[in-house]
Amino acid sequence: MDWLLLRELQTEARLSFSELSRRVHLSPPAVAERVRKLEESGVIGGYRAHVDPRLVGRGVVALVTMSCYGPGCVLRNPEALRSADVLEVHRVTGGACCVLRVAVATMADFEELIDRLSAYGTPSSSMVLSSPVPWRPTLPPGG
Amino acid sequence: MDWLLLRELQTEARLSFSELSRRVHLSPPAVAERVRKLEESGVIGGYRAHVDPRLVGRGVVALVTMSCYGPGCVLRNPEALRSADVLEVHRVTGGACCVLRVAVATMADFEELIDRLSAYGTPSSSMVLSSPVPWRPTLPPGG
DNA sequence: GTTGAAATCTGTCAGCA
DNA sequence: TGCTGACAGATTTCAAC
Repeated sequence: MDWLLLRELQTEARLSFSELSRRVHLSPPAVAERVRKLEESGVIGGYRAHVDPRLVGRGVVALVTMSCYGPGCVLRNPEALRSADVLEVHRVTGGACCVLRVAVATMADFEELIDRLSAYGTPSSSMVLSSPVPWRPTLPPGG
Repeated sequence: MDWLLLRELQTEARLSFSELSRRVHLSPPAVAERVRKLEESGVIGGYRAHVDPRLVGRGVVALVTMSCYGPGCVLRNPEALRSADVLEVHRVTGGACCVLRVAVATMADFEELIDRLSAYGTPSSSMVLSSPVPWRPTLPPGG
């Protein structure tokens, strides 16, 4: 049942409890209670409007893989990642330290960003051409 | 002014127009009109509850880089990416064809997924250990 | 963009199955 | 846990400026 709510909220986060209750065939108080618990437990980490970077002047999107270990690592220097150009940072296994998703306005901006990151390690960039699946809801495992 | 709205909605997508109008010091109808246009133009691509995969039985998160070109490419075979385990697909430049963000329950599931993907190309996987910056709002460029 | 008012809808509480 | 019924309050939306 929680999965029904999660599916709806992942797709349409602005739905009211009343509308939700209609869709999952539960009463509004029951929905409110379940959603409250999902938020409290951290299962629901927040509600966000998704903004397309390319339509707001950030037409250059890239995945930047950082190779940097030791004290100079980008992950140990928070100021390195404070830029609004850096949208996500994931620490990963393998030859690299972490992967950054970045979005900037121009290639010149991108060059600058790379220069800044180079102070902490070796960046390796892949430009994002398009996102055939920009996002998909998290469904129950094995379902 | 639209940026003020976008910043609020990216952080708290469930805010009502009234609450938004208070925060940005605009009247509710003006807010409703602006948000409607932002949605219509595609700047706002949707509103989503963010679900933590690790708290819902998908504790294995990874970035999978696919090397596959030609007719067998994963991007030309939609059934390859239809799985609920695949949360994102980004086509990229460089030695690889695309990068997938995936989340599964167990390593055994991950092994299966890799096997399936291998039919279309050569996958190279990095496990996501943690996400120091899981997400950040898109702000105006050069701001 | 703003105001003001009307109609609707929403969230929440208490009581009960 | 979940449902019902009712109430108080907030929200959306429309008109006119």
